[in-house]
Amino acid sequence: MARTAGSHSDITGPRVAQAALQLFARHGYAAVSMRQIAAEVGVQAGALYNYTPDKQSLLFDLMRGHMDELLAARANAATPRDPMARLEDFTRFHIRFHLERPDAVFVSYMELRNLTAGNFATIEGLRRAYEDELEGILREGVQAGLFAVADTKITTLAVIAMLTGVTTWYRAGGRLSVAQVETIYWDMVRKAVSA
Amino acid sequence: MARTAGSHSDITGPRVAQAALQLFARHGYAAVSMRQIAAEVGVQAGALYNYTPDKQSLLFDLMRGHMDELLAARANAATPRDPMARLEDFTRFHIRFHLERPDAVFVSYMELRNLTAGNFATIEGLRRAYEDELEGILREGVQAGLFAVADTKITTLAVIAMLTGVTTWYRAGGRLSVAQVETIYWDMVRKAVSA
DNA sequence: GTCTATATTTCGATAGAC
DNA sequence: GTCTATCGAAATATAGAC
Repeated sequence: MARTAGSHSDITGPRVAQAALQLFARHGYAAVSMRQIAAEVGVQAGALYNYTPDKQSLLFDLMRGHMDELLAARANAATPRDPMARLEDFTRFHIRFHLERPDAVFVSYMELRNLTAGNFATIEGLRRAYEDELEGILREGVQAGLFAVADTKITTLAVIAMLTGVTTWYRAGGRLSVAQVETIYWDMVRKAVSA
Repeated sequence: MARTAGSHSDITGPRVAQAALQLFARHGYAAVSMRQIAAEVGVQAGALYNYTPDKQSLLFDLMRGHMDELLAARANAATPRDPMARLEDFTRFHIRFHLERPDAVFVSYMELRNLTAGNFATIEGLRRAYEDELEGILREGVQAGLFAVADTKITTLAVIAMLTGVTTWYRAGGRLSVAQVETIYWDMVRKAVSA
């Protein structure tokens, strides 16, 4: 079948998502108009509605896609038995994964309050599932006498906050490689939780 | 002099700022309309312009006020000689100050990209000045052989990210007092940077 | 699938009466 | 100082031609 002139559904769709992600990260969801997204893609505003029912779905699909990717990547990662080795693996994974997609990380963190109630609950559930692995590692390490933390839940949130903070200053091509950054943060995490 | 009926400039002004802070924190600057702010205060939209030239100034004044308050409070704090004692003081101060004004903290962190270029530069300068004290403490501690950190700048940002993260989960009236939270975080900071 | 055109709403900000 | 009324611009989303 010959293609209708101007038909690009299979490539325009991803381009819409990509443009939305970039603009949401830069200016914020509420500050970005559908017309801006359309202009970035190179179509008129009306054409966007072939790819998303509305602006809210555009945001939600980006965030759910990011969280799904995070959990899938983590599920495929190596899981050493030793809590110390598992914690190092988690730490390095978290930094690497987040530095590889700064826009998605930024949007997923900053735009939570622009989700509808139902969409928010879904994203929160996925985030909780991710955090639960880290808390499990900490609990095992405490039980094994390797770690000394006052409260595994608080420590989980503190470690994730510290690690995710790397996205606020790291820029590719700077003086440190990702591997070097991983090592610096792993050093801090290891010392902070060790017995 | 008798007051003109409906004249409340001395109390309405702060109420406008308060309402804007609350709404910006909850929904985001771009998502909040001047009419919403006016409704929260109990006046019509036009009356807001007796207290601010425009919406941008409303945001900027809130953020500059918060940063000024932060730096002023820190300038009045005790500054022990010993780097370890200074670091503990800084840590406890940071947590206490931030937990006491969650809305201002949230807005000052999340709405940076909604500032005009000039306003952004001003706020960034104030934030940098605050971070510089922590980096100075770390440098002194390293020189004294008390601390072992790979990079004082990165450690500064990592520690602040971890500490500020407390605002994402702490709620007044929970199972932990602020003092207990301070102690838990100080334990992690101390271990993370110690030699 | 994309376009033009538009319905409908809402926005920031201002003018002028009181 | 606050109100009502409104201007001009921009927003989301839809309808229908091609």
